[in-house]
Amino acid sequence: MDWRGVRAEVLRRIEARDYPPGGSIPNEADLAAEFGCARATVNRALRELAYAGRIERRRKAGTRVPIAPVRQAILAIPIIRADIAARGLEPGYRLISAALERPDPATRAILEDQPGAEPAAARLWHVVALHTGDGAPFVLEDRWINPDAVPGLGPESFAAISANEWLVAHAGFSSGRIAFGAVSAPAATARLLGCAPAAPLLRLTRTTRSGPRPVTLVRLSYAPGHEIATGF
Amino acid sequence: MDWRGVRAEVLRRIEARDYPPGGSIPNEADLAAEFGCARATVNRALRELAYAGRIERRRKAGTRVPIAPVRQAILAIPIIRADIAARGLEPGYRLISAALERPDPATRAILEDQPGAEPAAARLWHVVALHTGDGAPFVLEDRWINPDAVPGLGPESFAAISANEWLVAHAGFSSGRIAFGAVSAPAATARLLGCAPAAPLLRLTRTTRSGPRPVTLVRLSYAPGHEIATGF
DNA sequence: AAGTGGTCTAGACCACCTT
DNA sequence: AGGTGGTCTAGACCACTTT
Repeated sequence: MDWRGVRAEVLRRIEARDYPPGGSIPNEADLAAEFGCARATVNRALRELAYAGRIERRRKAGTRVPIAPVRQAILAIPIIRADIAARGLEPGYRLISAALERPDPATRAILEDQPGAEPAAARLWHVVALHTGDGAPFVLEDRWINPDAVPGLGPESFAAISANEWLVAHAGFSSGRIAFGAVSAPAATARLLGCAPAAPLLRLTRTTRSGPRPVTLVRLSYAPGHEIATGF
Repeated sequence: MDWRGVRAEVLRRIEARDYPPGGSIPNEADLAAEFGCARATVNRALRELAYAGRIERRRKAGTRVPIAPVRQAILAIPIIRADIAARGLEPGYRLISAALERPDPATRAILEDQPGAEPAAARLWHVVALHTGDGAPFVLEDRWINPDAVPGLGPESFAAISANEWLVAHAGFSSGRIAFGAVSAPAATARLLGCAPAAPLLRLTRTTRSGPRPVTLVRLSYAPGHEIATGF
């Protein structure tokens, strides 16, 4: 049996309650013997299940079925134009504004909200752009970029292509944070998205850093009704 | 070098643009020789990077650094009471209503929106409950449950504990879908959450099925300002 | 102290895909 | 046709954690 087979069988037993919530699973050696495969194969299968949150593993203590599984939603966050294209729409991009500005304290706080973060520059690039699908507003991108992290960045960078694509192509990045929330559409946002003022919008906030250096903070306000989904 | 070391070094080279976007990475055998480890170790490291979306792997074509990486946000969706407790608040649960009802067509459509799905029962349990943290509204749970999938379910099941906990304890489940969106608080919801009517709320919709059988559809409306976040 | 998962190795075969 | 990643094996040693 290959590791997918082992995974499927163990998952079946979990769902059939042969391995009930709170209960233990046989150790790797026993399962390997039962399935007639190497322990490494069982290890691979159980590692995948643990990664998916279906089992919990601890050395010596063994492997258990969690009573209250922490579900994980793995959301794919594609490049916006690819996201639009994947829905069968023609992607469009319109730059609304791009300027060096002093960020408000809240923005700066979020951007530098990392252990051991370097301070960002005093003035940051503030880029606002609208992404459209077949001409209709899709998502409003409100982005702050730390010029210290991306030398060679200028207004011309945002004219034709998304700042995100420029950054991906020209800047290194490592890690950051993604958060989902809901906001009431401000008047200016509502105008650009073509929706009613105060309409509820799904907002995705993403920070990116390169080592200790803040690179960019982007807030995406999706047109009303938009959902971000995944299987699990 | 162990697999974490290989992963770290390859990631460093990607971020240092030694392996530029769109470029190729040496094959596993070469990397193994360079790092002085077994190919399986390199394979493990590269598999993890591929899982994180940082590289793309194809047989024969080799391994490449994607030009437009599809970021993955791995969101942990814990049991609500654990979520509340993790924030240092005292979890509370108040059942608002529980009854067998005919679902509206939209609800039924979402519940059965699976390839090869069985139809759900004509009447479904409709459970509305409010979760609180230190007495303050935290999230409103609006749930539909297919009685065919959960024999032995009754009003007493929801009195003291969350329907979600009951289901986890008594029903098998396999897979489903999670979606994030934003909604305007209906009057009844606003009253329960103690917010203004039409306030923007983050809403999480989750469907669960057991094989081809729809089990439950739950809509969580979070109190205003709530965010769901993750590192990546 | 002992059991369990975590990882590494060296080799092997295979499936897949590009050329 | 041939190169590349995907996987399996049998064995080994180690790290961690509970007893």
